[in-house]
Amino acid sequence: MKLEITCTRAEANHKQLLNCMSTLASMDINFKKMSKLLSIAGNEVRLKILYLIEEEGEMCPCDLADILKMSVPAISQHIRKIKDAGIITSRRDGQTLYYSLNSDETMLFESIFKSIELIKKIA
Amino acid sequence: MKLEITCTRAEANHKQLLNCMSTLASMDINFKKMSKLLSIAGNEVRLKILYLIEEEGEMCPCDLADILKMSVPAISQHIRKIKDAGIITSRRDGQTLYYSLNSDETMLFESIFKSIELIKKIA
DNA sequence: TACTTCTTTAAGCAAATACTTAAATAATAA
DNA sequence: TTATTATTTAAGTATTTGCTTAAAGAAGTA
Repeated sequence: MKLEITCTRAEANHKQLLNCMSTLASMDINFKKMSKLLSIAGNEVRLKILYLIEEEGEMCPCDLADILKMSVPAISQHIRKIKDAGIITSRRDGQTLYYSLNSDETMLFESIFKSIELIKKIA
Repeated sequence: MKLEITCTRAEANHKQLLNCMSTLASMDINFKKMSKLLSIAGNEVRLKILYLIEEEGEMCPCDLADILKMSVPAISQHIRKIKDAGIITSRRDGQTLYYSLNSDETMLFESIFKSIELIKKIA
């Protein structure tokens, strides 16, 4: 790993910078994975979809479209992104597909939803 | 609030749908605010910037550019987004601007970073 | 004053995003 | 089989994003 330190400030603690770099390097995959998850949740529609799925246990695209007053294809494409990120899985019952949270990812989203409801209480 | 329920499935519990809609409506501002926060953190570069600021207490654009091996303007523009979202504030020391987390927003990010480090441990 | 350093801002552009409409699957019912 | 319903996929498009380079502020130094 080649290092190019351009900052010439006297205060710049180069050891600290090198330390930060190696820490980040060792966690690079985690930052990739986490920023991907957060970018999925960082859309108002998708955050609501995730909240509804978490609250209700499972949800179908049709009901989500009704609740969020959006077109079914728009919902379906959001669901696809969430599913591709490995956050939800589907179960088929006849014509209907029910989506639910994967247990691996529930923890983070629960803490996010807790924050949302905290805002609600304070406001 | 006019409701248009297009789903004709026998299983569709309309009372449940109405309930979901009113819950979301009462929390609409929270979803806006939270999805905004998550979209800020949902970028690998910004997530690393936030992590570094949280770990080190404060950070200047110059050092962040060095650590992340990116141009200073690119970093500055990311910082602007984070600052505009009200997540960080700046303190000037001579020519250098030091950015630090606002205490209002630390809780959510701490839980996110805890999740990141958890991934680290498991992996 | 002029010069350097740290930082932000502006303009330009390629890529990604989030919708729309239309078409294609998949399962059920007549 | 045909028709209906739930869902996905594809193509098109306007907007947003994240960088680049160049220019402009802001503060310290000679």
